[in-house]
Amino acid sequence: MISNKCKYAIKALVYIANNEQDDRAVMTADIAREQKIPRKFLEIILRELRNNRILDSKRGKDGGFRMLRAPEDVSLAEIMRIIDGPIAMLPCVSLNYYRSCDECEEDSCQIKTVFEQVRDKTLEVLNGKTIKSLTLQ
Amino acid sequence: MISNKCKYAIKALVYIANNEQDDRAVMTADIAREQKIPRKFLEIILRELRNNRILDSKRGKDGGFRMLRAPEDVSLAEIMRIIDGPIAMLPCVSLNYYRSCDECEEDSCQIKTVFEQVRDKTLEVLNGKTIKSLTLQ
DNA sequence: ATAAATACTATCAAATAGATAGGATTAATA
DNA sequence: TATTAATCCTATCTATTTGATAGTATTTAT
Repeated sequence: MISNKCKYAIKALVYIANNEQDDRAVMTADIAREQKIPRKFLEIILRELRNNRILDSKRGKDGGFRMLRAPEDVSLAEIMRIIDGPIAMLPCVSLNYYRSCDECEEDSCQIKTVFEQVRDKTLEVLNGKTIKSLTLQ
Repeated sequence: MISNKCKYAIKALVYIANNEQDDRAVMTADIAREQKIPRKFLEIILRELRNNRILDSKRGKDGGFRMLRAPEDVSLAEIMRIIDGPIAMLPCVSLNYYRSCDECEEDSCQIKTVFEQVRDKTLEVLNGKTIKSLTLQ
């Protein structure tokens, strides 16, 4: 399961990609209202995406958020890693958040291979899907 | 991520399938020692697998656990659902633990389709892998 | 100056993860 | 029938994560 936070992040990014214009950033309050995301929680999420250089922000009146990187270059896998961490089902098969298992020797681990397969199939989908591919056009 | 509990469950089942014999059930203490699983925690797991009719248990001296169903008929997907619940990444695309999203209309949800694809690819692997396929022969 | 936006810090409640402890019950066998 | 050795059951505990909320500080357009 991905967290609500991660689901909100994806929806917010798609909303921003759909609604940003050259002269206007997209405001937290609009995203929160339209996507039914708790506003203060959304603030935290958007700031986190900003800190990870997915979004750009502008403070003050007429402020808001816009995509820093092109929507077609931002994959779901990347967003999920920022918000939720590892995508793999076991730490010992994670590409970006690898941690060894305490209790098993990895060379002889029976279950590692299965979860490597799951990881690869999952990433085939999540690397291939971008924010752009989820927008209206 | 799957829980430690779930990883322990899979390892315990593979160990039981590898070590059970007609005249001998496999004891919790042996599994715990060989697979480095906390013993009291393992007890809870094995009882849960027994209550879900994956394992059979025998109490008292010379007691222990053995497979109730054939190892080749028990998929990883099934074990993971028993121990951790849903396999899908979103409640609204779960086959066995469906829950609707509060905040979005599903017909027009942009992200549902992606996570249906992830679910299907994941289940291709996890339905296909059985306890038997993880044993020594 | 004012209004309106994000940024930041602190805090909180509920659920989940990951166990541990201790006693009750069952069954083989000497 | 007493002993031993196993599972069964109930209760409890701690730490972490999840999912937020509140309040204030800072920035910026007008």
